Amino acid sequence: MSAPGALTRRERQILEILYRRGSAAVSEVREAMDDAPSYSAVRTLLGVLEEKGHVKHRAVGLRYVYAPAVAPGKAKRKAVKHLLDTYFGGSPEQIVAALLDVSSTQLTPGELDRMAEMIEKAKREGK
Amino acid sequence: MSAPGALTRRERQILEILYRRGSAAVSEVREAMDDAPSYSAVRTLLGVLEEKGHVKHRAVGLRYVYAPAVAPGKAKRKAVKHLLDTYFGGSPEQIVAALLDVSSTQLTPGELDRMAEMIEKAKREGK
DNA sequence: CGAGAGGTGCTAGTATTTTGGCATGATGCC
DNA sequence: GGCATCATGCCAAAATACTAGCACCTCTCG
Repeated sequence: MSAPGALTRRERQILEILYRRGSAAVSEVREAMDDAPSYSAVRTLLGVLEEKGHVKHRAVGLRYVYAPAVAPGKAKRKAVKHLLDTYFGGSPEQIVAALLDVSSTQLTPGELDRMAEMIEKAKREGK
Repeated sequence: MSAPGALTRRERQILEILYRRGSAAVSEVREAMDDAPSYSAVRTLLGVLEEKGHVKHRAVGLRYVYAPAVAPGKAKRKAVKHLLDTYFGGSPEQIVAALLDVSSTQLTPGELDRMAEMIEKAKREGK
C-alpha cells in the first residue's frame, strides 16, 4: 500500500461509526449502517481495520467489542486539522464562522459563553 | 449504487484536492497527489466524479479545468456538520476547544479577537 | 438432553475500483 | 512542412474491495 492511512469506502464508514459511538459490537455496527451488508461482511471489514491498526477489539463475555485504536483526543485533533486544511485554507476563524452558522439555532447562551471563555483564555495564554 | 454520495478512496482524494485549490487542471491535480497514478487514471477519476455530479469542468484554452460542483459555502457547512456529528457528538464547543488546541501556536491576537467577536454577535442575535 | 440463537474463523466468488495504453487533435517551434 | 509536446476520448486489463456462505463453538432455555 502506498498510503498507509488509506481507507476504503466501507472501512471509512465503519470507522466513523466507531468514532461516533466510542465502541460497538459487530451487530451494533451493522445496525448503525443504513445500507448494511451481511453480518459476515461487516466482520471482515472490522478485521481489516484491525489489521491496519485503526481499530482494536476486546472480548466482552463471548463477543468482540470494537473501538478505535487511537485515543479520542488525538483523532479529534487530526480530524479538525484535516478539515482546516482541506476546506478552510488553515484559517480557524472561518471554521468558527461556519460552525456558528451550522448550529446557530441550537446554541444556548451557556454554550456561547463557554466558547467565548475558551478564546479569552487562549488570548491570555498566548500573550 | 446504494448511497449516491459514496466516494471511493481515489475519488475522495481528488475531490479534496479540488476543495483545497478551488480548481485545477488534470496535471495539477495529479501533481498534488503524493502517490499519483498515471495521467490517464486521474483523468478517468475526474470523469467519474463529474458523472456523479461532484465536479464540473470548463474548457480553458485547450484544456479542462475542474472545480467542485457545489458552492464552497455549502460544502464547508456540510463538512463542519459531519465533523461535528462524527467526532464531537454535536457539541460545537468541543470543536472550538480542539481548534484552539491544534492551532494555538499560530493564532494571532487579531484572529482570536475576530473569533470572539463572532461569538458575541451570535449571542446578541440569539438573544 | 438437544434445538435454537448468536458469536467467530476462514475461504472463495463477484463487483467495483484503479490503472495504463492507444488513437487522435491542436499548438509551438525548428 | 515535420516533429515534439500536451491535451482529450475511449477501452480493456489488473488489482482491490466487497460480499456471502459454511463450519464450528458457547450459551440459553424448554
